[in-house]
Amino acid sequence: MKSHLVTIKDIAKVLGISVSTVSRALKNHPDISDETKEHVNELAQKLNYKPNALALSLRNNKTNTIGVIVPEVVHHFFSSVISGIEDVAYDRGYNVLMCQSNESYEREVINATTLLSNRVDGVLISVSKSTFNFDHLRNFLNQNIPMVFFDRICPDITTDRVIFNDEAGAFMATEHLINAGCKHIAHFAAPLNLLIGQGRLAGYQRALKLHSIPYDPSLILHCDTRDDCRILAPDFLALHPEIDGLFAVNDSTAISAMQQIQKIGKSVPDDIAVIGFGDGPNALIAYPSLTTVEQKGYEMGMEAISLLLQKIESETNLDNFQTKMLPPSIVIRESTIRIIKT
Amino acid sequence: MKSHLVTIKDIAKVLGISVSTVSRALKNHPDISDETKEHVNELAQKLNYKPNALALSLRNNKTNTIGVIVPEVVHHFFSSVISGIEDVAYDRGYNVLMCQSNESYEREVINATTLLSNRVDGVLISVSKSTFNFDHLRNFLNQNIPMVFFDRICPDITTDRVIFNDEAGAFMATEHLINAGCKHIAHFAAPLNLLIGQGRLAGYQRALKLHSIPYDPSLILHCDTRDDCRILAPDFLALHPEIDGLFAVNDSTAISAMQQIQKIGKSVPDDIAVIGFGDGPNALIAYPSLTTVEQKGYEMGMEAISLLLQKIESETNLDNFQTKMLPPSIVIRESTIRIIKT
DNA sequence: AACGTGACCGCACACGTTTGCGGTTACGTT
DNA sequence: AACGTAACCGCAAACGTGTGCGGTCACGTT
Repeated sequence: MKSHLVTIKDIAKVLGISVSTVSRALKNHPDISDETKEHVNELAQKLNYKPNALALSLRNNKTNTIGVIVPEVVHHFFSSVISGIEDVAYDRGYNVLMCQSNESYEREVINATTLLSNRVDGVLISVSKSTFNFDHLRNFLNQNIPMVFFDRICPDITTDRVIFNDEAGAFMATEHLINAGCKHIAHFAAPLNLLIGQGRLAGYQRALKLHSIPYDPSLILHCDTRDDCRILAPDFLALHPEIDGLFAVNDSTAISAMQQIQKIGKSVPDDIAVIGFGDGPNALIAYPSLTTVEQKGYEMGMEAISLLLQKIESETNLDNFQTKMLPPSIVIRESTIRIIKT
Repeated sequence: MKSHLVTIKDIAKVLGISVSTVSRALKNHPDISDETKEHVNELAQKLNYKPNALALSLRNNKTNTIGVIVPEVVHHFFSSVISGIEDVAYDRGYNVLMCQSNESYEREVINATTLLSNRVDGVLISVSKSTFNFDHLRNFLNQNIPMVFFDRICPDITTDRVIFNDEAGAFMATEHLINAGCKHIAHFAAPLNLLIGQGRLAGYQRALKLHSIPYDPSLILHCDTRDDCRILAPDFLALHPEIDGLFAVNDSTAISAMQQIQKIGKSVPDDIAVIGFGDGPNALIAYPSLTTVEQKGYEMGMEAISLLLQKIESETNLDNFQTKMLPPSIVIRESTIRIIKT
């Protein structure tokens, strides 16, 4: 039951002139007399005329809309990325068509079709966990629609990417613990089939090696959720009373670990210093507040859309794809500030 | 540099038939022979034809897109709402054009123009804090574009709304503390020029009255952020040692208050039981875990878009606007579970 | 032979906008 | 009177799609 929104045609009819004159008048074309322009602009204002973006897109073969596919919106990291994307899009005159895959491959495929149908000028995507076939994404590139991966990339598809340098972040985290005087540093790790699991373990190992601390595989616990930690940590801590530092693969695991440590009567950071990964708002709420490796989602979003717009707005369709690695940095809080025991 | 995406025309040219035949074949129209249909479908599949949503929207005067304006995306509550919106939109075949106002009036106005230009079928909005002129929103209704407010409504505009029942939530929270044996319940309140400030204080007062507990204005502290709490709470607690219960206007204030309580050597919940408002993920991270009044953002999003789609898809443009009040409920956690002192 | 009847398909228009090109004035110059 | 020249404006096509209407066959019936 939507009413007819006012068009250039309506203005023309009322004023008794042609649509092309109205169009030119609105664009301040020199061919049109000042008087006519005045009439047109006045009426356009009065009728609250807004150019029909659909007609423009159809004509110009450009929608000024970019599609975003994200595994889930309710997640501090992803919502930060979206925010960065939206802010840059707004500044540069683009709109954001937002889809969430809910970690479902089927839904991601349908999302991709939606974006194609809507003729988006470009696509930003972080792939779903259950996506192993990437044909629906290759489609975009086949149709010459630029696409940029962020965070969860697909290594098989050559295009622009923005990712975190997990290895470097883990290295810095581990080194930070070493500098805080820790000699026996445990690592609560993610599954090693995930890239982040591999990268963060590698960084941990490199830091140990550099500081001549022997790598002890028994100090690695596969534990990357709050619930896992609640179950596994007590036994692990009891088995390794020598532990004086802990690098957890993410913040919620780190926070859960701190609670378990405190439950057995030890102190954070004095007995065991703890560092997390991926600075969410939780790290500030925890007690003690958690030192963590920053995951700057907002910046990642900005980088991703900048790369995308660069491709969209370049006339020559350059194939110089780049992978942007965001440098890590550490936010130091209470959980690692301690007097070094000599 | 986007290449020409394949259209119905391309298919027609290759097959040597007219576009209308192709169109009908794709729609399985009875006028078209099975053989032609087969050819068309085959080629469409092969060329990866996707109907141009712009052309369809232009022709049908319907975009199947709804606009969402939100103060900020990086916020657990708002991202939950967006998620609810997106999930329902996906199910019902709609797309989501997302804008964030960043709490800026000017940006909200431009967002509104964008949505008008893009001819969205409807609008969902939670207004910015700095918006006091609502003409840009009235525009939508003037142009017969349905609009639904959620959470941050504009009382002056008559349209559908979805809000939380703050008064009832505060009442339940306070009563919960009373039932837990608290006799001297403080309230950390929001500014009273905000609707939520008023509603939550009113609920607090009603619960006290019902249970014949005198209302003591000196137990009200205007304090609704973490930082405020850090500054104001210590003196306040020292001044009122009798306090055995605290109802905070939001979770971050409640969590900060718990930390201050613990800092002066008191225990939560045994000395002072604490309840928050607006169940974010923080409540689970806090120590002790925080009892709180649920703010079901996801449900709010679903309700809002349901109301909107109802209006969009109804032929008769009904003016029976409704205000949907979401019922509160309490999530009981450690911060209020205690032995009642008799 | 003339006509009716399906089966199948194309023409043309509409949606809103832009723009190259051509057209129509009015006015001034020879 | 004939022409040139601005100044101003409209026609028509194009973007991709759907659909009412009309058209063209082949085939069968009288």
